[in-house]
Amino acid sequence: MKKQSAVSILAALAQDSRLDAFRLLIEAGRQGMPAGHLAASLRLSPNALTFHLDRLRDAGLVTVRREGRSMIYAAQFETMNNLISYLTDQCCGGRPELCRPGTGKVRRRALASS
Amino acid sequence: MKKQSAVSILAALAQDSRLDAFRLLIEAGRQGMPAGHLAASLRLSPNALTFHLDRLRDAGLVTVRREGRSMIYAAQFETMNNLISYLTDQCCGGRPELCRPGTGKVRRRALASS
DNA sequence: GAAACATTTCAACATCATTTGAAATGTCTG
DNA sequence: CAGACATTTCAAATGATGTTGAAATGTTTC
Repeated sequence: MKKQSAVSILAALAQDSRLDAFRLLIEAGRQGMPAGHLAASLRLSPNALTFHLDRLRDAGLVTVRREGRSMIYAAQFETMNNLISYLTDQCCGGRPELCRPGTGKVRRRALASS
Repeated sequence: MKKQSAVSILAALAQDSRLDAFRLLIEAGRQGMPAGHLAASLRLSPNALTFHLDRLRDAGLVTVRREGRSMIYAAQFETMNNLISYLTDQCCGGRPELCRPGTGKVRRRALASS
């Protein structure tokens, strides 16, 4: 992954509504969910939602397809995974020991909540 | 990790100069490097650099200490690792299979969580 | 203490991101 | 085709971010 691409993805995720939207789409799985459902869950006006979904889409984090009158958005899991790989390489590449603070006290919470 | 915290870290990394600066600090390891050296490598004016380092610091991604007349910045590896864990949980939590596209192509994962 | 050095603070400006409301597009139903 | 529905597009207003240059702060050396 190119640096610029990583920056775009990071920027796309670096916003409340968008991170929420993306998380909902993760939950929805591959089948995705209609924009209207997202707008309702996030309490966003439809145009505001479109704005944010466009950013996610530009970053390659979601895809859209039309289904009847609804637009169905779905998370692009691979993009997220590529980002994680990139960050892992940037952070720990060649120096895994640096990512573990020396105390031995490994504090890592699974499944943080909002 | 709280969502707001993740958003701040993502925002801090979602910028060219800052991602570059952070990567240099990763390379520098725990001992860190002086602001002046960073400014030279990144071709940033000292005040511009301070601006960006402040943001990285606010996000908890770097620490500073004074050493003589230099300010030594160092990456905070744990913060980065926490972010990666957060993203991994958000992306794959409970559904690891979703992060593997069906092609069978082997894809690298972030450091094991849990 | 004065001069040089390393960095930060401040203020002004340009640019980009976000929110809002109104209008437009495309799709389904009868 | 008209009317309702789902979503997008457009434009204006507002706020956040990034860049620049000048001045200020703290530190070392003499």
